[in-house]
Amino acid sequence: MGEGSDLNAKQNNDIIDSIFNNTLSKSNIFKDRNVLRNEYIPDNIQFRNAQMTSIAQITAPLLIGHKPSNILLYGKTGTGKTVVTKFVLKRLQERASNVGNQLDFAYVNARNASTEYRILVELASTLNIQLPFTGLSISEAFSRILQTIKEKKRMVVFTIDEIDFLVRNFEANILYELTRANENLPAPSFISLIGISNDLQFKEALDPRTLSSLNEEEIVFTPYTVEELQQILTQRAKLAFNENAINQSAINLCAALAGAEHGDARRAVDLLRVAAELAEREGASIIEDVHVRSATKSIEQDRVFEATRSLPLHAKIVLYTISRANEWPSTGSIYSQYSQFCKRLGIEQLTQRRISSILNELDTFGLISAPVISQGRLGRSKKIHLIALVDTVIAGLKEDNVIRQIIN
DNA sequence: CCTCCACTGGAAACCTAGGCTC
DNA sequence: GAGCCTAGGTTTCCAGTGGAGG
Repeated sequence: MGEGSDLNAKQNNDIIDSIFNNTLSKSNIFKDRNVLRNEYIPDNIQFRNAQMTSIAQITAPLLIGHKPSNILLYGKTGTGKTVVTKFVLKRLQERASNVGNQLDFAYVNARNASTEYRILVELASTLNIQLPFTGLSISEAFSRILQTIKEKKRMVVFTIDEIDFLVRNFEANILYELTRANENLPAPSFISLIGISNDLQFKEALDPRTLSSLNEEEIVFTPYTVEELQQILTQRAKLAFNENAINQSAINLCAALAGAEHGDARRAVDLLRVAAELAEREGASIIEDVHVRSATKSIEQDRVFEATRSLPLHAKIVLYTISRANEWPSTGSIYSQYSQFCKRLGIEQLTQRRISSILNELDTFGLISAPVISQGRLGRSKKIHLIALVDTVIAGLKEDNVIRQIIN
């Protein structure tokens, strides 16, 4: 280590210190960041009184230890389903413990949990049951849970968010089991279900018996209008930012951009948060339209980067192959180039059938577009191209040590 | 109207990691 | 520790298909 690097070290420290100092010194913009987090539940939820009233009415019997009807909540993403549910259940929980009524509230997001088994593990953990990560059959896991509920006379309210995901992927066996569970549970214990669905058509895919049980009550969440989004954001901004740290036009822009996508309040709030962070980072004292516009880009890039980075190895190789290809390659040509890369890496290649499925997966992630096109005599195949920004995808791929070997 | 390409995508078999029982 | 079981990923097999060119 020479004197030069000492100097460098000193400079680095200065930079880091100044970043920390900036954060520690009172922010120009933020008063309370938490208000803009996804998990934040406002004290005052706007434009959802009807839905709140319904859920409260339906779940009220819990207070006197009766099983309420199962509820199904519908509405697109960011229409307040999750927030409203959590809000009402939180209040319910407080009241229940006031009157000395022991209720268990389990919440699971089916998309995050991703398999039936993991959903049961989530449910089990709120009941303080330890289930191993693997090795148990679903029915075994399920009967252990039921056993505990029975023995300890528990009253369980089980909220399954993004329940449509469950139905699409697993034909909803455990949903069926869950809806029937009460037949085998002696009073006073029961499982009451609250399903939350983003997909309005998912009922059609559901087994009619399960549906009729799950759907005892149905509550619909309509998208927010742009004006409603504006008011929601204005309210949040008041709590989150210092006075005059944002101008109305930036708020309106967030509302308009999110409104263009079916009135998604979550997206609107995300935009607001990221715009504020960008403004803060560049030392601005007011959040303006420019920051909102950069926020849309930044959010999309983060999404692509994260999605790419967390892909399994072979999906990454396929994605890299696509990013290198010009024109609109077909499954066959992608497969042969993919095989080349596998050979270079000394990895066993997967079959074309599997690659075809991986292409579909990448398509649903929104990283590529791969519609099936028929070209007459030239056969029928996918026409593939990258939709995500190449640079962002490559940056995500470079995080992987194996893939880095083929990115020169 | 028929053919025939280059696949698609369903179904079932197979493989592997890991837990369970005895 | 052997032998069994399951979930989840993959392979194997194959009938099915939209449409340009005949």
